[in-house]
Amino acid sequence: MPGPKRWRHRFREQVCRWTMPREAILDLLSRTSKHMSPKEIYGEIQKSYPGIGLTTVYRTLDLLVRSGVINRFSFGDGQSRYEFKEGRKQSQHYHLICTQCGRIFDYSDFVEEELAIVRKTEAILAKKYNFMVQDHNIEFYGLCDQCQSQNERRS
Amino acid sequence: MPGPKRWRHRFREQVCRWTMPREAILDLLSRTSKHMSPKEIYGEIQKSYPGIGLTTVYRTLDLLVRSGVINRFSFGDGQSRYEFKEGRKQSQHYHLICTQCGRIFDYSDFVEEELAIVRKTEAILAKKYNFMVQDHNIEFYGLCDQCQSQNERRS
DNA sequence: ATTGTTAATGAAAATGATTTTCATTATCAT
DNA sequence: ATGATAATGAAAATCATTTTCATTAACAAT
Repeated sequence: MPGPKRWRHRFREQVCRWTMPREAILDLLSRTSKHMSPKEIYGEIQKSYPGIGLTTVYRTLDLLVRSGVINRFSFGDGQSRYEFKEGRKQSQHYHLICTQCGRIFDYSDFVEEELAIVRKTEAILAKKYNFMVQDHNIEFYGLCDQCQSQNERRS
Repeated sequence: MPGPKRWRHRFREQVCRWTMPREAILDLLSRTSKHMSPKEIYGEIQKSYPGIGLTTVYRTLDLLVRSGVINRFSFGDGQSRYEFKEGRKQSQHYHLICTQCGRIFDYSDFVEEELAIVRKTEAILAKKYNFMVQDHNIEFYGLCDQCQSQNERRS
């Protein structure tokens, strides 16, 4: 379903109007594989919706997170980053964060095995601590390929 | 080794002087099991070192992170949080974050099994993506015991 | 298609965490 | 005890995010 109201149906339940900025931001996030910050999203959206306010970007991102359509992450670089949440199981993935250049990579190897352990842990946490798990996150910090070779050249 | 220079020896290698604020901050972090923010640390340190500046707290925390003595975390509440890094293997743990009250809990159940999977994943990541893992992080988001019962009472 | 209600927007100001600047102070090698 | 200079603290600057409020636009009712 292409066109300006592509995502509208997802929000029937919500008490809200479906507007151009919302369509534009969700559309952008659904296309990119990057983990964009509000400012990056703002810059990109200018092209399809000039005159949009940064405030609206923030508000829309909040709405989309609350609606469960996107995920918010804090990778420790001082700004939040957002990711479209696919419904498909195969889209399960975790993140590699380069501590030098800040780039973020997705990986989905071993996710099945990791999920098995995670489920097991969740059950224990629920029983032992009475903690109701809603979501989980696994991330690796280190040096990406490029930064490693860059460092070699330098030394 | 108690006393005002308790931690000094850890920094022989670093090109730096060992000062009262540094001692006080590291001492505090080594004692607490909380995951404190700069402002919380600042408030607490006032008691043992009145007149300390918030700036110095920030600078010292940076130093300690760079020195590998403490860990920095972003749990998504808009401020960074710090944790003393124990050397012992048994101190390996991950975090439960309550999405309602923001409290953070440590857990160390299943850590052995999780570490096994993590090691396996690290090996693949190194080979397939040439990503050099330095550190990793696992966290669960959800509702803590207290917030769950609070919600029940309300509804 | 037009209209009225009001949710959503955008600009500017406010907030809050963190960083920078710079004159002063205190550590520690000598 | 002393001097070089690393570390400090106060204030200002920066940067992400939130709030305020007057204006605009979505859409239900006509």
